Amino acid sequence: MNAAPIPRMSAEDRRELVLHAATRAFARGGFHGTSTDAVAKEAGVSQPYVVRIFGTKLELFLAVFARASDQIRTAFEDVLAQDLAPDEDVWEHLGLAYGALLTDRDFLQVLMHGFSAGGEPEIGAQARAGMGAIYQTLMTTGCEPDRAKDFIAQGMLLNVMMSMHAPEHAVEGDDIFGLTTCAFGEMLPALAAD
Amino acid sequence: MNAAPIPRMSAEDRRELVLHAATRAFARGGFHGTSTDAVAKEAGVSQPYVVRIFGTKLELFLAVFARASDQIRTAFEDVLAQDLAPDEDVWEHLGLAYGALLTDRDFLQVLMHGFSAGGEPEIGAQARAGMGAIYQTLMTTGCEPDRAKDFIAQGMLLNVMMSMHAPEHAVEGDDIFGLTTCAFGEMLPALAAD
DNA sequence: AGGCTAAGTAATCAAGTGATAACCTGTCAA
DNA sequence: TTGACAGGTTATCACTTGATTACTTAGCCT
Repeated sequence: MNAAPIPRMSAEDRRELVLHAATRAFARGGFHGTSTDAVAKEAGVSQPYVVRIFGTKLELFLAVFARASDQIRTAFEDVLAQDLAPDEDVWEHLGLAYGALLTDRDFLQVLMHGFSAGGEPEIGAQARAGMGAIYQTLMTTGCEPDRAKDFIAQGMLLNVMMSMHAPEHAVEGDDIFGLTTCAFGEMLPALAAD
Repeated sequence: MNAAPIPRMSAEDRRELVLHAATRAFARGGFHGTSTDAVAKEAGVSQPYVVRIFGTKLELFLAVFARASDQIRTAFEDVLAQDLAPDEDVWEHLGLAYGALLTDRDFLQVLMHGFSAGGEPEIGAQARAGMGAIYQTLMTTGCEPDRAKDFIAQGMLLNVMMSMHAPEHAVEGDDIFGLTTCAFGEMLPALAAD
């Protein structure tokens, strides 16, 4: 008459699992809008355990943010690592890579929330560091600062539009519709189905 | 031996005062990160009074957001209302207007927080409406959607950089420094002193 | 076998929060 | 003068939330 055997995990595996769950949870509500209990429920674990793993909610968020920011930088690095035909445009490839990340949604949302929460000094510092790393990665193309800036600006617009759930609410006739179609282009259908 | 005479105000004036105070408060912490008590303290008024004026914290935030979003749209409309010499670039003027708003800081921060808090359905809806109105205003120039989109994208980058307090932390040598100088250009000094 | 370490939970807490209710008090009209 | 409305506060509440403590139990080593 035993209850279901309770699965155990190595601390490292569990930490990873909670980190992923926290990414999903924070993506929805941001730092202030997400409780450690919400993260715990998402991870299928008790609330005190998630704070014990990470110390404080802030440190948990910083870990999640660092992960997300690394993910994006790495995606760009991967694109830049493959040498492409001389007639191909690097920036188009980078844009496509970003578009692929958009479908994941969580990483970009977390990134966005981290930026907005820059009022929290530690978060602001890490946000600047993360953005700096991404910028430097883009600059390894040897481009002018303006080029990298414009690329990032496009990305920020997409982030913002995602944050306000523009793709799911893309209705012809709405004031914002033209902007949504123009900003997302061909990837709109993939995001609208979300 | 009377205490200081307690100043009275018309409800409308007081509402306006609280609205401004709330703008400052929400600009710092966003919707979830700012308590009604913080708003009350900023306004020099009791906490129950601010919720009585606006009903709920959410409605207060929506009012603040609407104000901010209107402010920006109006600033653009003002630029477009004045007809300028044929050799002048409208977009440059619009950019300057946006730069002027940046020094206020609060409006843009609130806007940013509203975008990020799009997970809250009512906030998301109002964010899309606000952005839509701004987009439509820009489109009255008769430009292509891409032109307006690019302009907004630059604005979003500036918003994000402001949110992470990049101007105040612009230190030569930091990874992000090149991006900060490039994005803000000549208005950097005015913002760094903040 | 037996005990020790590490994974994980239940119980609990103090502080903060949004909201409600009840009360107070200028000011103005009749 | 009086009364009543409008501006505003104090007191209070139910609930959430991040964090701490103490306890339980699985699995490995000898």
